[in-house]
Amino acid sequence: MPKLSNNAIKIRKTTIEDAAREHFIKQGFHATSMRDIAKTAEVSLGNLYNYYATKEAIFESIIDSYLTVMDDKLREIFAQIDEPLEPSNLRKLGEMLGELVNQHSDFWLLMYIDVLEFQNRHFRNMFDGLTDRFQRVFADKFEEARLRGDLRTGVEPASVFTAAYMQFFNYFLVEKLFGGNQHLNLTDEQALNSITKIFAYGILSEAKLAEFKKSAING
Amino acid sequence: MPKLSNNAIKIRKTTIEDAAREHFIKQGFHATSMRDIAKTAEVSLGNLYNYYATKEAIFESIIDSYLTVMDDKLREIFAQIDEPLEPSNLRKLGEMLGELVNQHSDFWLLMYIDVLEFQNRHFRNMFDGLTDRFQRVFADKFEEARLRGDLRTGVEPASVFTAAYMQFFNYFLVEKLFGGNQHLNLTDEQALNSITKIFAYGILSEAKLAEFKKSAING
DNA sequence: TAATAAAAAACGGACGTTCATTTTTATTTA
DNA sequence: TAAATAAAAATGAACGTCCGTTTTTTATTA
Repeated sequence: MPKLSNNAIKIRKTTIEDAAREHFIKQGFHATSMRDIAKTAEVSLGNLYNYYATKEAIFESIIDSYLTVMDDKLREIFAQIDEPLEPSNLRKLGEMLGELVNQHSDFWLLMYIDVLEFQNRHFRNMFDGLTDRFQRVFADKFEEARLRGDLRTGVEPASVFTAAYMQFFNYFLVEKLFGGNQHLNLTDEQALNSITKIFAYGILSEAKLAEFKKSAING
Repeated sequence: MPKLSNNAIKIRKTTIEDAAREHFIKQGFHATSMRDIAKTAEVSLGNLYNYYATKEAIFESIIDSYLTVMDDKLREIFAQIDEPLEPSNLRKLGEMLGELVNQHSDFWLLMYIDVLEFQNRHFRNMFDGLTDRFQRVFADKFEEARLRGDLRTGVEPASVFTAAYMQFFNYFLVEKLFGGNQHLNLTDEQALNSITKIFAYGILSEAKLAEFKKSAING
């Protein structure tokens, strides 16, 4: 048998990785056996080793390809945000992050596997420097907003954008993976609106706000 | 040898569970062997089965005792919050949640283990009905704040309190377990202040706010 | 001494990985 | 065009090790 074409190899690897991912996200890495993977992929046990040196290599390959997919997805999302700190855009961000979480919850489960079973070895840079990355993406927009006077004094655009990103993100993760079951007592639509409003103008009434501003916290 | 006293049994079980937890949070459940646990606890392999029927029983016992500890800790925290939606109290909430996360990060790792390796069997109710629980704890305070007119119209006290709780919580979890490394580009102190301010009065300037209020989102 | 705890040995099975063997198929040859 | 070839792919049994758990043996002490 002559050597398989690169494309044929890619197809076989995809089949194997799909099977492996299915088991990993259901049971974790160590509880998944090579026999499980072989059976689901409809491939012999030994043949797995023609494509991967070890079980961990399968895990790493899954993560590598997923990381580039997610990078593209995030880029797509940011491309649709033209005024990152405008309420309607913030809400749209939340909406798109919700779809991202729901459509690719596997990815985040893999991240938890990595934290638990590999001491976060493969996802180490997921959140490190997150604000810097947003700063790089939206530097111009943030500066324009500042010049226009859109923001209250003291507000760090990149930091609050990251905070909003994390809040949306975490909301959908809890709903999808941690049995949240509408943990804010709101529908997803209402939650998006509520979080957007919080970031836009907070929760205090005008009267209470005036009182608060006279008091302490100004770090 | 006569039967051990209940207290002696409790001490031995604690030793075993401490050893088991140490391994579980480092490698996950399935990657931890009974031999690992026995060695760390300085107990023979067979003797483990005089105290626990199975490996999973050790895991469950750890979770059970931790759940009551965390319940107490949270109760302590809420006892110190007399005006849940007041900025200074919100900040104090965040501060205390930060300590909770940092001092008991094991607990949250166990939760991730449960999500991954047990389909969230033991932590199922962690976030489900979270808002309802806060509503029950702070019902009177929320009503008083409403009567005083502290809050903007449309703000659901329990929902926004939960949102703040989740934001603080997630901030410290990312920092502690996911390599956040000051992911908001702020120190913990600054992050607490920033998040508190967002919840108090949002990020928009007065001018921008007026413009926004004329526009769409009012769900 | 009698009951209990602790330790040690043993069990069957499953693990990740290897490897000798068989099957497959694009290319070469007739 | 059809058969032969040869190299690669696929297979599944086998390897040594480790697994969770059970059983047996030994140590401890009221």
